[in-house]
Amino acid sequence: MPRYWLMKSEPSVVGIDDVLAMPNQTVDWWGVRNYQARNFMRDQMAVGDKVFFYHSSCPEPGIAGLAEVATKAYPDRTQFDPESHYFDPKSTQENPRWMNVDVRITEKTRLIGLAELRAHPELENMRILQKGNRLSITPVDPAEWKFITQKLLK
DNA sequence: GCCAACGTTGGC
DNA sequence: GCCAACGTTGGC
Repeated sequence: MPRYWLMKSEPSVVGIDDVLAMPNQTVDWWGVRNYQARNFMRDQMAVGDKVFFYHSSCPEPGIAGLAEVATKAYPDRTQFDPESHYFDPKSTQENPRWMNVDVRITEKTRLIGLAELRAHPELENMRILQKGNRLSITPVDPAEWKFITQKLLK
């Protein structure tokens, strides 16, 4: 059984249209520097897991498309790049600290904004809707996935 | 730009 | 190992 996830990206950095323009509509999910989010990618994600592609820190935050996990986790390239904002001097090739998977967009959807998500009691437990939520990668309940893809997107 | 929430750091 | 200070996130 695939798992379900929500992954946040800032459209000013990498938005869904940017990914659609990439080869195979696939992007490496570089830049995660939170251990919990890293652990989800490293320990729990499997190829074929389903993903909500979420736009954050932008005028219209919300779910922008559907995607899937395309690779297992491997070392994040930006941790080794001294020019990168995400460079980590404590990380080595032998012992990398940060990992990421590749994510492939399967469908660009209409934007489902936060207000709409909040309007449905079926979704009230979603991590993204909780006060103080900051985690950039969160698990999604199968029932929540089903509700959004089968009810809101039809 | 504000600010609440929360993760990380580092002195002890 | 505690915890205060600090930095970051992200909606508004």
